Amino acid sequence: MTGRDATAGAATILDVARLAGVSRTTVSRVLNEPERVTAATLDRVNDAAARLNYHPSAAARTLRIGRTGTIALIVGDIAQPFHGALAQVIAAAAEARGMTVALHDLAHSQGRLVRVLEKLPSQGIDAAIIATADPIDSPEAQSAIAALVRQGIPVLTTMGTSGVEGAHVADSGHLDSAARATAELIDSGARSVALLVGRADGTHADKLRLGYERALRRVGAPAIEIDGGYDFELSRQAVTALLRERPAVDALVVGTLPMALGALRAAEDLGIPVPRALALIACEEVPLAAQVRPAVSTVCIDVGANGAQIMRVLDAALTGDAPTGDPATPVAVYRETFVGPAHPKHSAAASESTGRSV
Amino acid sequence: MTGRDATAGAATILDVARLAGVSRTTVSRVLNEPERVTAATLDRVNDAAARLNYHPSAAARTLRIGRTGTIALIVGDIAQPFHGALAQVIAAAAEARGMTVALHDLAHSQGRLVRVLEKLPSQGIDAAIIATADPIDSPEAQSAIAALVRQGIPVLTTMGTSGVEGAHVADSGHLDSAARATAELIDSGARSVALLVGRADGTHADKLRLGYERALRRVGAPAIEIDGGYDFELSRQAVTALLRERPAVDALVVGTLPMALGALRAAEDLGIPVPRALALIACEEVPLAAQVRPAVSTVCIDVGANGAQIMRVLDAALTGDAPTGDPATPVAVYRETFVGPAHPKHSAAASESTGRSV
DNA sequence: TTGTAGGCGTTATCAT
DNA sequence: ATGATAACGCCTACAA
Repeated sequence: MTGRDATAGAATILDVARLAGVSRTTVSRVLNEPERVTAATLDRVNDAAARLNYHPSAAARTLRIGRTGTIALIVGDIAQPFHGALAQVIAAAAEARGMTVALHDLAHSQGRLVRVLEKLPSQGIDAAIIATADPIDSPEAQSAIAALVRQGIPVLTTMGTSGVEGAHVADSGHLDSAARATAELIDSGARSVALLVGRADGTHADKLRLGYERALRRVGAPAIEIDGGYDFELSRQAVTALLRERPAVDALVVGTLPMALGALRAAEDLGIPVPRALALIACEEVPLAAQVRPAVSTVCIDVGANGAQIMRVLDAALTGDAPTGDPATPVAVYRETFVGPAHPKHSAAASESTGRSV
Repeated sequence: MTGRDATAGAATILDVARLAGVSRTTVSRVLNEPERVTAATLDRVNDAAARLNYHPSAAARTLRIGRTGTIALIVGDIAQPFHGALAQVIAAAAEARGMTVALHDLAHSQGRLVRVLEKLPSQGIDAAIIATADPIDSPEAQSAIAALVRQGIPVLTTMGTSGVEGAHVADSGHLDSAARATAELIDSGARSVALLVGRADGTHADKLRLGYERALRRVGAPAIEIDGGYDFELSRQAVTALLRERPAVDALVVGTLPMALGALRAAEDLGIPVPRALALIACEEVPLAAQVRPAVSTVCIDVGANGAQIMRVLDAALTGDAPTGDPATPVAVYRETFVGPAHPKHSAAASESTGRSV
């Protein structure tokens, strides 16, 4: 056709310059400061670039300017619905900024977290987001995070602090969510509210516990916490044991949706009607919550809002400005496992399958 | 402390060389061909590198050798459980190979697919995996894929062919899954089996339809296909309409789990008992299928096996060898929405909540 | 408005 | 076994 590709590899800035009859400086300018170049030459250069199917090399650019346009997204378990939704939001926001996302899945392993963090500096990233419910405060993890921070790479955690000075936090509001969920259950008449966390020593559990216990303290009720390992089957077993041992328990605050499903199965197995004898609120709002039977009531901050706030903090960290905007507040969605505050009018089924938010 | 960091940026290979009293060549060798260097110098260099907290620059390395160690994973909707599970497998496999994954989420937009594909060459990737159920055969998408292939970047699709010469395929077996699901329903006595796809013009739907119609042809039954838009609510509406218009339909083959949940809700609303009056099989096996009520029966190839095959094809494409190993075959898991072939002994409830696979 | 030249950190070639 | 040197493709003072 055009006879291009006579030289082996892909076209470089120099090829374009030659074809357009200008210097590489001009080509570079066309790419980066088009306003500083004549309309005529701009056309010629663009034309040549198109003809050669020219694509600037990210590696060369990075080597020169020091930035990569990549942010690392380190996620505890991308197969969990909440993390998937979050990754989607982050990916969209990154794309809108012309950046790309490097995905790292930990599969719940803290050792893997450390290994990933340690490899990050040579990978070339502009920032790292750590979104995991598992513990991130081991000495190794902390020192790996600190090393990144020292190198000028902003690190952002979404679930409480890593305990590292200089690391940023974009809180996902689980403390407030758990507090509100607990309070609503109590206000609606629950006598004994238990907390089902995913992993007792994780940052996620820390947040949930704090909120849960804060709400409990108001009424002087004792705390009951069990561990469901972020897993349906383990949650089912844990809740079965709990309900057998302590029949007085009539309400449950649950960390994630899969665990909520396990809890509901346990109640079903034991013949305990939900929500009449056991009310349940999950601190995780994903579409799935409305799609299962019984539909799961939730108190959670919106994933979109959470993602937006993460990106605001990230932008601020990258530009050096102070972060703007407030963290979103939790919203309650009443579905079938908890029909709402103890107003008589609310005891009817939710108005529609997706529930009503308040 | 050690007085390092006197110079501004991060330590380079040259800093290490100086501190170790060798040339950069030697340092480079220590990193890449340690066996070709004396034990003594190896120690000295490693020591110096550690002391300086040295991390080789991926950008420089890429610029020099032309490979990035990054594979692009382009996924239709990372929030869908199946895609999340797949991403997890791919991420793990990539990490095992010392590669990283650049995640691109399309949010079901084909325009976005083209934009992503067009930006890929300048991003610097070694290969691209396109895992979307949506159509990928628009002229623009095809030419974007062809452009990548022409540049020597292997492109791999997971759901049927893109129609581009030179692009690789790691089939996810939906054709066989749909065929087997349909056949099992017919064999167990279903009179009228309908197919619920996510998007009629997508590659996913093409595969499902082919398998469904092949199984149907054996018994000369007419095809009934409806579209649920990969969405719970849309599926619910579509299935409601279908069951109203054609009460004879007594079995459903469904593309994804969220759509299956929508279908089940429709049946529930209409008071149609499942599986007695309406049997359902989803062509997607994810943990969630066992966690909902009724638990969803599935016919699908294992996500892990699928991911493994994708990586085999990818490895082959990267090394130039022929791909090894056979695509996995679908496995059926009988749960509550279809209790199994019409053998009397199977009509009891599944032996346990996760179902029995065959 | 456009061009010249140097260097970002690494690996590969060729010597020693 | 180790070193010197030249690219890889791009951006950016500085000069014209």
